[in-house]
Formats: sequence, C-alpha cells, structure tokens
Amino acid sequence: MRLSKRGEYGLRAMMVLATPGPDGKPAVVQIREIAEREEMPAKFLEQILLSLKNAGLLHSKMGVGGGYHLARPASEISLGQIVRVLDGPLAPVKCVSQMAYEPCGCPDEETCGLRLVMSDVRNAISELLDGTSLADVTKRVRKAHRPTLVEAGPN
Amino acid sequence: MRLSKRGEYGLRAMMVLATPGPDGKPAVVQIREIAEREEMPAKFLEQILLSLKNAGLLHSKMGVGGGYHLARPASEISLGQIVRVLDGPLAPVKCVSQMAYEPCGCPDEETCGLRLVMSDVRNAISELLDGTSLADVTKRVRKAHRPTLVEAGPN
DNA sequence: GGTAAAGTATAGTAAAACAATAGGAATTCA
DNA sequence: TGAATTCCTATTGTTTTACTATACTTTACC
Repeated sequence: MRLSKRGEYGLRAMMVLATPGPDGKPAVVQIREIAEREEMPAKFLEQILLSLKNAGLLHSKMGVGGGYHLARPASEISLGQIVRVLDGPLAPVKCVSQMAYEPCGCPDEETCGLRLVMSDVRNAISELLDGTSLADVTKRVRKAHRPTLVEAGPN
Repeated sequence: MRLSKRGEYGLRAMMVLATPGPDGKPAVVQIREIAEREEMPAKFLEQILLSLKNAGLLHSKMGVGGGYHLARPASEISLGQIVRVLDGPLAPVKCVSQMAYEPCGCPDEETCGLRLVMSDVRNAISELLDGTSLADVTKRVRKAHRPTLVEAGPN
C-alpha cells in the first residue's frame, strides 16, 4: 500500500505550485527551485513534472523566466488525479480498478470475498484522494500553522 | 497502492481456511489443496502460509493427515493483521505509519500537507482492514451468494 | 522400523519496477 | 548570440517481486 517516491515528489511539488505567491497570483516556479526547497533530485523531478504536464495538470514555459504553473485553479486539481498519473490506479487489485480493470481469475467476481473487501478499500481511498483538491490541502496546512484558538476559552 | 501477489494469495488462503467444513468444525487443509482450489503456485503458497504461521495467525500439523488451520476463531483475525504480515505497513508513507514510523524529512511534520492527507488515507484503510475479520468476509460472501430478495416486492 | 505424507527452512533466480542520472535538443528572452 | 530554462530519451544501478529448488524434520500408519 505504498506511495512511490515519484508520487510523493509529485504531490509535494504540486503543493508548492498550489501555494499562491505573496501577490496572490498563481505561482510560476522553476524545477530547480522546487527541487531545492523540497530536497529532491532535480533531474528526477524534471521527469515527474513533465508527466504531470503531459497529463494536462501543469502548464510550462521554456526559456529564461520560464517554469511551471498549475494548468487549472488549485481547487480543481484533486490529489487523486496526480497520484493516478504518477503511480497508476488507486485500486489495491486490478479487478476493482475503475481506470485499469482486469479480471482476477476468480470463478465469480460478484461473490469473491477479496473483491468485496478490496472494492471498499478502493472506494475509501478514492473518496479521500479524489475528494481532496490542492486548494483543500493548502487550506489545511494554513490551519495547522495557525490553529484556531477557539477551544482555549477565557480563564 | 497495490496489494502484492503474496498478500493476495495469503488473503485468499486465509479465507479458505476460514470457511468451516460441512461438519461446522474449523477446517484443516493442506497447502496443495488450497493451491489447487485457488490456482496459486504451491511452493510460493508454502512460504506464505509459513510466514502467517510464524506470525501466530495459523497453526499447523506436520505429517500424514496434517495441514493448516486458523490459530484463532475467524472472527478474531482481521484482514489488517494478515496484510501487515505479508505486505508490511498499511500506511502509504512511512511518516504516518503506526507500525513502522520513520521521519520523512519535512521540516515540520505537524504542518506537512502530504502527511495530513496520507494520514487520513492510512486511517481509512486501517479502519476497513482492521475492522473486517475473516468471519465478516465469509458472511458477506454467503450473503452475496444468496441475495436477500426483500427488495423485489409484490407485482 | 520403514515409508509416505505432510510441513520447515533457506537459498537462488529471472524479470520487473523503482529511483535516479546523463546528455543533448528545443525554446525563450535580453 | 548566449544564458536560462524546459523537453525528451536513453541508460544505469538497486530493490522488490514472484517464484523455484533443495534439503531437512516431523508424524501416522502398516
């Protein structure tokens, strides 16, 4: 049930790109800068961002002053989309995958115990990852930084 | 987010062992029989069942008339236990793992976006897999075989 | 006690996946 | 033109996966 480095780096990079600059405008950031900030191998990150671009999640600009930026608002890019591009289907077994179904060979899929359970697992993962956008994540991160002090109450 | 063959075969085998014989007694089954019924390589399954035994989930008997049987009632063996033995931690990233925590290197774990989300994923998977016992699965399978016809209603 | 049936244990291996690394081509801007 | 940047493909080293092999131990039964 592991997320690959590819997936991890990709998600981290997308989160960087999802954080608006101080001017509030969507950030345009170079590979090198992301790699340094997040301490990942730049050449590897290059490949990853390229995949993400080819999948339509990122736009890029070559040359001086170039870099990457999100192809759409952060609220419209889900973590599920990113993970699928970089790590493939979310499903633990192919026979419950929506995007890459393959029969698992059991005589009756409708009554296969493994399938019944793994289908639940797939749905749970998908609900979380497809239901969480980059904007949701950056919001949660901001919240974690400045925790609501409501619960403290008066002395 | 994949379950390995090792994990898959192991789960299937445990489900076989969890199905009580016609006499209602807990089944004692040989490697070879499970391998044939479920169409898995016998030698590979041998290793898998051995791991499960060493982890305390199975008991075995050598010699003529021997075989494997569950170490505890099917209701007291969760799928999570089985998967952990065969495929390791459920967590997508080590830094949210309960059984194999390792820092991921981010400057502040409490405000790391990846961690916030992956921790949810881990919990969702764990709730499902640790919350489902072998008995639960066999029950669901039986239900799938004989679907309740309640919903049909009169014409 | 011998023998066949079972599990125990460990080592080996081919292929695939993973995690990079390398290096040049293409593009943009000043 | 030249520096900065992405684009693209190939290669490499390591780890994991999915088996396969071999030898050993225990047990039941005749």
